[in-house]
Amino acid sequence: MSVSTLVTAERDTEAGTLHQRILNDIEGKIVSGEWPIGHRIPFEVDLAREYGCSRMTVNKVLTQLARAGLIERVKKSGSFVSQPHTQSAVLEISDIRKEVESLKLPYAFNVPRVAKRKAQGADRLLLDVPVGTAILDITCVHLAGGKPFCLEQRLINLSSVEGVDQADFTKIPPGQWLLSQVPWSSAEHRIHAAAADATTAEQLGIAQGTACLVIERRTWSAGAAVTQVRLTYPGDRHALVATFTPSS
Amino acid sequence: MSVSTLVTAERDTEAGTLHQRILNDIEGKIVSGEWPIGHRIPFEVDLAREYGCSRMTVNKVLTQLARAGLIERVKKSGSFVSQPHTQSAVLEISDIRKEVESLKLPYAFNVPRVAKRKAQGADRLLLDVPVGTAILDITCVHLAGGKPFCLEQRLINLSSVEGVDQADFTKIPPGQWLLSQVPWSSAEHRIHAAAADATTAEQLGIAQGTACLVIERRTWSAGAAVTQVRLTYPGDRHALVATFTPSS
DNA sequence: AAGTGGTCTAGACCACTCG
DNA sequence: GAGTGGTCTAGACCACTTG
Repeated sequence: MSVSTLVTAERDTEAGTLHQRILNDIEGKIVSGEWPIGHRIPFEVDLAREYGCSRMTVNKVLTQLARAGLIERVKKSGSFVSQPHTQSAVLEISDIRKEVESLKLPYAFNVPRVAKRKAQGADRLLLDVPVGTAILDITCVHLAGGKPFCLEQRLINLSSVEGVDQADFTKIPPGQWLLSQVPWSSAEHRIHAAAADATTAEQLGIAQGTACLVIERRTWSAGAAVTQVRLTYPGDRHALVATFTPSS
Repeated sequence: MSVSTLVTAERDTEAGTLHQRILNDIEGKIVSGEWPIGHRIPFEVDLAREYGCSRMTVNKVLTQLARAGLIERVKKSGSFVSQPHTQSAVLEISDIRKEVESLKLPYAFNVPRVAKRKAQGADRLLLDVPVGTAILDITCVHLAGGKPFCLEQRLINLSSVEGVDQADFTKIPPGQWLLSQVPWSSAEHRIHAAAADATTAEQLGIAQGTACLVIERRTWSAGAAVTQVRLTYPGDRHALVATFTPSS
């Protein structure tokens, strides 16, 4: 009924959609501690009456809060403020070129090695393909302001990507090319610290043994292994930053 | 889908709710490349007719896909398969005790230092409080199987947390205590690699200069700085792992 | 057995943009 | 100006769980 628009207009004191206002309100009560951990949130029907909206709107809000982990929903019992179990942080791992350009530094790269070969036993641990599969083994050094910024060591499963033969990885970095070619993918990241070995140190222009941040990523698309990459950053020149807000 | 493939058809369509089935279907078309980057997705009304459901149900699905970043929605024009812009990885940064226990190792910790003092200039960079604020400065070494596992250096804003005086941080680790006391929070993470300095090396029982993974986290609650913590892991003994799937 | 959340519908109005 | 997505409603039925 159009009558309800009058009622909701009255509440229109704050910005955003009805969702947002209700969500902010409830989130505020949880974040501030007014509704402590374990507190039972009013039932959907009651909230709907309180906010003067339909139950679906409230449901949408509570569903979102549950997905964010602020509340837990139990059938028949109701919804409860949940205990913060794990701090989850969303890392945005972007294109290296963009990474460099966001630092206001000129970007460049060179490719010391491109080799096509058959997968060996050691590769299986990295790329998850049968021995004998044709793979591309690439080393790429990314430069920021003319200085080494990141060492990229990559394996590509040639049978899972079309048109790799046509790609010229001396003109476009392999990571960027793959991003534009492979439709969508799932990935697994592993982040750790390691001392630079002799080869790494030389290619990055740092002293052997320097602490480096290492990001290893394995990527699948449609169930097939696509690529494995190890990105090595000199530790003092790079940091991953992630922010986290409750309902995001 | 033909009637003869009853079994597979059943598996396809029996994957939970109507949302899920439609979402999986559309996600499949995007992930497989059947709908390439830039492809315009059918309008909501058409999808609703195709799937035999109401527009709201389709809207829910497309909204979810948009939130996951697989599609972009433009008013009047329609929805389009978007280019994978950044690889976003969700890190689950859990309680250190749980971390250790998940390794099937006995957990223990000791607290070499607990000091209450006024915030100095150097602290401002870390904790985001005015000079002179009462803070707690804690160092905590977490042990796994009797060996140092992680060094925790923490500052707590005493004016933002109630009951800190009653807490005995020799019995419960500060991180765990805070997690149970502070309602909810936003956080900022910074991850990098660093060589262990003399103090760190001694407390972790490793050689000076060893590559370490450093996680720094600043936490706010209700707009006020709560705590800042630096977790230092010996690089070869620890890794952060994150997985990523398109629509999660 | 009752009440909860989970889901879905068939409409509706709006703001915004593009053909 | 027409068509898109964005949002919201007032119902409805179901599955499940717990008092």
